[in-house]
Amino acid sequence: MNLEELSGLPPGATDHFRQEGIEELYPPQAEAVDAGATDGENLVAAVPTASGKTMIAALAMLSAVERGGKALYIVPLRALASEKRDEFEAYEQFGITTGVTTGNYESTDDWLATKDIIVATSEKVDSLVRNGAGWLSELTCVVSDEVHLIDDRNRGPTLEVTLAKLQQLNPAMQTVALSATVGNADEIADWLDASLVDSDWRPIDLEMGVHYGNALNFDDGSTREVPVEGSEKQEAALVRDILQEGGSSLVFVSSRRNAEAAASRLGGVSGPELSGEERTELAELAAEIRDDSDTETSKDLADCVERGAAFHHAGLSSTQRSLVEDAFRDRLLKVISATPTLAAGVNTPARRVIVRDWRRFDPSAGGMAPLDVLEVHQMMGRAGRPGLDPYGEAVLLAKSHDESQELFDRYIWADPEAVRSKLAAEPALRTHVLATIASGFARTRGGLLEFLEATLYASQSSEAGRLESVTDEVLSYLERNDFIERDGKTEQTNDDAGAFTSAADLADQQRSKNEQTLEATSLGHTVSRLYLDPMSAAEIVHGLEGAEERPTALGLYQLVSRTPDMYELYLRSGEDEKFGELFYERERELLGDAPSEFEEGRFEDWLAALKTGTLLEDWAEEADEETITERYKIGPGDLRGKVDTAEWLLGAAESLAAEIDSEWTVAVREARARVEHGVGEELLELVSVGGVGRKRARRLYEAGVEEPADLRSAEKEVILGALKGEKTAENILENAGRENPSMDGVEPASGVVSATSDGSKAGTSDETNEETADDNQSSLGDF
DNA sequence: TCATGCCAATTTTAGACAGCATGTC
DNA sequence: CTAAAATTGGCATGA
Repeated sequence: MNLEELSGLPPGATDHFRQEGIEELYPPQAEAVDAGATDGENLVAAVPTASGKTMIAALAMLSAVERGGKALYIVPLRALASEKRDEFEAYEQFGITTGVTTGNYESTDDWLATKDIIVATSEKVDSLVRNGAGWLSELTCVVSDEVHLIDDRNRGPTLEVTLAKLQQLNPAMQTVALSATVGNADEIADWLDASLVDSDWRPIDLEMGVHYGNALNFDDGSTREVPVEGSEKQEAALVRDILQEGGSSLVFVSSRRNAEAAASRLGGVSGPELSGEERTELAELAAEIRDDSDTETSKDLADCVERGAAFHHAGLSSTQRSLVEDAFRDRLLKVISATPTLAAGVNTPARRVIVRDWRRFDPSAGGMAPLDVLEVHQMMGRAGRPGLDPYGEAVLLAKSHDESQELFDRYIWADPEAVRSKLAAEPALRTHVLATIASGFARTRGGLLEFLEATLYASQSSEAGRLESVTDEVLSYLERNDFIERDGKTEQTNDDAGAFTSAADLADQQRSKNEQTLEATSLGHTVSRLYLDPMSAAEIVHGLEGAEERPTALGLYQLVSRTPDMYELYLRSGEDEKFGELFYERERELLGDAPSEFEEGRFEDWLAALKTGTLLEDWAEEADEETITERYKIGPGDLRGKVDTAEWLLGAAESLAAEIDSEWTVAVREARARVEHGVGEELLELVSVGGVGRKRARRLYEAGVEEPADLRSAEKEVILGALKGEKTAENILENAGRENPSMDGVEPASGVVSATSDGSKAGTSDETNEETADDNQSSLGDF
């Protein structure tokens, strides 16, 4: 199908696509148009990665906007949201505006209301529904990217429920779901009342094969010699082989440590092949990486990067991740070894994809579990860059002939698994049942069940009554914790009498049970709006209610760390003892009742939360990044993630404290502010001044400048002595509201000098300094 | 007595969304 | 039910 044949697009859109080098639609895209993509018809497109899924979405959204509507594009990751934003922003040429909204992106309701296309994460959309964003009812087109993630145990139910709610909100709305090729795309299409485009067509060929011994055997029967020399690893031989043809490679491994070790070895392969110019550019990139964070992980990464290789996993900071991804896309980096993060993330195609480890540690399986076919296919789908590579190659590694055969059977010739809804899992229902009640989607038990009937789970469920029984369990949990109220007919039907009840009576009971009204309490509304798991909220509320004296920062940090919304830090061997001791030392500070030591699992969780809590405490006591990452054996990305989550949870805890009229609201606020800025209590005022962070605040404080007012009155020499650079100092003074911030001709004072004329403050600050130093040492000694 | 080298036993193990209101070194 | 690499610990050896 030719671009000219398309109708209903905004004027200028066709020209834009032509400029992008698009003349003709790919077959699956043409199929989608035939199925009514540009006419507002519902559509499920199950096609491989990089075969033009976004174009299908774009055609649907642009035609919807041209008809006077508004479109929403739902993505699973923040990083993908900005990737799509960049892509859609080009439509501004012909007057179509795009806005993004995610947890960490600026966005007000009115601002979004003016945009034609809005990009958001599924959780953000869920949150918008809960908070009743007005523009949601104006949507005429919703695109859900990577819709197969409905299968994900943690985040799948959110997407599923959100799609169901959007459809209920706007019955006339067009739904376009984009999926990887999965086993049951037809089922998803049925659920969404959509037509299906199911295709494995790709714009460039993908050859799949297994490497064993010295040979690479492809699925079409062809073979390529790739000898493994000396003691080198298979992946090294494969990377070298394709590098000699000028192709880059992506190696998927099972753990972070494996990724780092492999990258370091592969640097030995790519390093010698680099041109002088590349070396210079890579050295600059390495400097940027070291600059971003001063940790062991960063140094290791920078060392690899200098030799044209890199590792990629969630321990990297987001800046480092994008630096690596961008450099790989620009072909500056020749090889990346990555954990499965990269397979689901932003677009990073390579000529050759090597899936080295096809088993991964999975605690729920009690050991190593094979990767899903879908997951491996997603990894392999990264092979081949349209327009740049003649073809893509995906290679699995086998160590024996038997394994080689197994890999062909298990992954290359196998169909991907079916997508199964995970909605009936209790944690998921807890959140979504409360949200559904709080936002008024359901006012009775019957109404709630009716809504749940519209989910994929209900359409797949084979076990009749399961959803209903879990829902009832969840409802009583929510009622027990004062999140909802059930009215009338609450009395449980007498189970013992069941045997004697007639069928008519049962039906009658059922009916009255369904008429039972459900209403969120004020607390319930708050929890739903804050986007908390009700169980997290309950934990926090109980913790705050039980506190008899002002909670310490550690107490609050441990409290939020033991909620299900905080991702757990894992206790390493020997640490159970270490944190057990710390627990007895600081037991009095912790909020709520500790589980008994004999409750193996729960006690361990409690200690793991204590570990996370001390990490946050260290951060709030101004330990630097390097100290913390080393002490807890984590990467910079993990630290920032933890701090981020804690900030969010403590913010929510503050709202909850206000809601239940807790007397500790201020303590919570202070603990949150300390985590946010990573500073001790005494610096909180200083960091509120623009341009002052944890490091500068500490230096100013040591020089005797203790609060914003001191910035206005202290001698300039002292301030300049504490801060390096005139420009910085001037900027800070201006932010502090000083009359004449100019630093012209001011000489920095060295050493600790009294900042104020009376000199008394210098004395106090010295004392505090000693205390802080002591504190740091004692906590260092603990580890 | 202490450093060194080797082998066996032990340890470790992926990921990242969300409120609200604005800006680090 | 399943793996693999790195680290640690124990022991023998040699100076």
